[in-house]
Order: sequence, then structure tokens, then C-alpha cells
Amino acid sequence: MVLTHPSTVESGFLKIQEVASELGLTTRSIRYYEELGLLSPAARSDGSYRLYDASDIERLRFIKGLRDDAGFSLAEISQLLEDEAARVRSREAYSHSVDPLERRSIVVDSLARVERQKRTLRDKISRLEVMVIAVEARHQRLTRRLADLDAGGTGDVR
Amino acid sequence: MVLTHPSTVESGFLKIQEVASELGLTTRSIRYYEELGLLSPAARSDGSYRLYDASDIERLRFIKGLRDDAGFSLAEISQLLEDEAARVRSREAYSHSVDPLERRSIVVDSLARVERQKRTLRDKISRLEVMVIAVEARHQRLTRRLADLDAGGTGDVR
DNA sequence: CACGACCTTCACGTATACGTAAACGTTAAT
DNA sequence: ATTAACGTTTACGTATACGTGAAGGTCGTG
Repeated sequence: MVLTHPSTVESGFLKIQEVASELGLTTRSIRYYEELGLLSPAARSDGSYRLYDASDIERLRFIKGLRDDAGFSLAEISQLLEDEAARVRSREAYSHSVDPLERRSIVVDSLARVERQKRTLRDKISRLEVMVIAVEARHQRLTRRLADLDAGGTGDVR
Repeated sequence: MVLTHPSTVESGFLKIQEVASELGLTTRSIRYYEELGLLSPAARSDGSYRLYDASDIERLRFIKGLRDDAGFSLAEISQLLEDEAARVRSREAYSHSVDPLERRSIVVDSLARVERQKRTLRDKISRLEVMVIAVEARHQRLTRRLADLDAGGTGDVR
């Protein structure tokens, strides 16, 4: 049966609670991120409901990852994503541009942003690996101490 | 513990501001971490100045790493380090214990904590690597788009 | 023993990242 | 057409992680 009125599933848009459930966020957080300029919904309904498309969801998933997994502050995330206005301009400019040179420069800009994101994440990984090494050193000291005790020693190693 | 006239350098202890400068923290933060039970200074002077030893500084460095590099909240850090009272008890118990079996069980406990720290850090690294992969996918899409444009295409790839 | 530079413990102030409620409008199904 | 479930803006409340005095004690050098 065909629905007479476009439902969110057929329109390709999701409402804020649907997005929130999907991503494990609250509607408040999503609105707050918008307030900070981290994203803006692809569209609004006639009654001005926020409507999110796939790219919005991808972006929100990335934001959540930066927050939860990487532990970045929203200010840092804002820096990483660059200002949303520029993104919207790029998106619009690209889709409306037919000039290959113009399209090229937009793509090059996006590439620069993505490379910066990669560097930032890799940098964070490096620092975490340094911490792992420090913890491993502590682990080794304790292991040696244990071995000494089990060999009848006093455990006063190093 | 009464020190006649402890010069920080000769006593092997550092006062709070010296520790703060060394680690790039504020005295307020250090006192706050103590308030939360993340650490307690090895000693106090006669006039009740906080006095920190090498292990305190190592611990603070680790805390700072977990906060800045790993982006953990102080609550998570507290979990990772387990409660300070237990640490103090262990430290005291170990140094005063002569019973090898007792010393062994203390070392085994410490090992368990350190292994948990390693797992937590490795887990965080894994999640970050997943994010890097996602960013790399985006990077590749943009690169292909750029190649298409440079080959005279429209850049409407995929 | 004086004095400046440090320390102590309250205690209130602040930025971030939301939670929560009020007052009201929208959507979709009955 | 009604109504429950959801959305909107606005605004105040709250936990975390400190900053910033105030009021006073301590340290160590002259």
C-alpha cells in the first residue's frame, strides 16, 4: 500500500528524535550542537520541524565519535570541522557550479580539511601509544617483582 | 613525619607550585584532584604544606595524560586509578610487610590494575583507528573526485 | 625578627555541556 | 475534527572542572 502522505522514511529525511535514537544522542544535544554551529539540518518541514538527511547523520556520527571516542571538546570539534557556514556554502556552490575549475578548488579545500582531521586523530593516537608504553613499563616492573618473589626473593627489585 | 628544615631539593620532596610548574598544571587542579581522591601527597611539612615525592609526580603525570591526551573525565580517571585509599594501604602494607605471600598478593593486585589500564587505553586507540579509517574513506572519495575533474570529468563520482 | 613569597582552607564565581520544564505549534492517525 | 505524540523556542537548573579572591599561617633569607 502506498502512503498518501510522505512519511519520513519515504522522504529520506529523519526527524530529530529518530536521529537521536539512531545515534544514541539526546535531542537536546543535537540542538545544542546546531546552536554551536557544528551542523544544521538539511531541511525544515512546513511546520519548521528539523529534517536530517544521510550526510547530516554521518556528520553527527563523526561529532559523537570525536566527543566520546577521542574526547575532544565541542570547541575543538568545531575547529576540526571548520565553520558550518563554509560547509554549506561549499555544498551549495559545488552543486550549482558547472565550472570545473571552481569545482576543483572546492574539492581541494575539502581535501585539506580532511587531511587535517587525519593528522589530528593520528596525533592523538600517538600520544595514547606513548601512554601505553609507560603503562607497559610499569607492568614489566611488577612482573619482575612477582617473579623475584616467586623465586624466593624479597620483591625489592630495582 | 617531622622534617627539621626541609629544603625541597635536599629532602626529595617538592612543594605544590614546584610540582605544578614541572607538570604544566595549576595548584588549584592538583588540590582539586586530591579533593576527588585521585591522589594524596606523600607528606605534609610541619606547617602542613603539601610535599610530593617522585611517585606522586609520576601519578600526576599519568593523570594529566589521561585527561589531556586520552580525554578521559576525572570520574573515568578515578575509576582507572581505583581508589587512592587502597593505593596508600597497599604502599604501606607492602613496605611494612615481610611476609612474601602478603607482598605477592599486593603485587598481583597492582598487576590487575595496570592490565586494566592497558586494556582501556588500547580500546580507546582502537576506536580512534576506526575513526581514522572513516576519515580516510572520505579522503579517498575526494581524491577520486579530484582525479575525475583533472581528467576532464564532471567530478560527479559515485 | 621582619618581610616577601609561598602555603593553607573556605567560599563564591565561571565556562562547558547539556537536563528539564513551560508554553505553544505540528503531524498523523482515528 | 479531535487528539496523542512529537516538535518548536525560551529559559532557567545542574554537574564537572576548575579560576579567583579572602583571610590567615609558614618559610627562609637579610
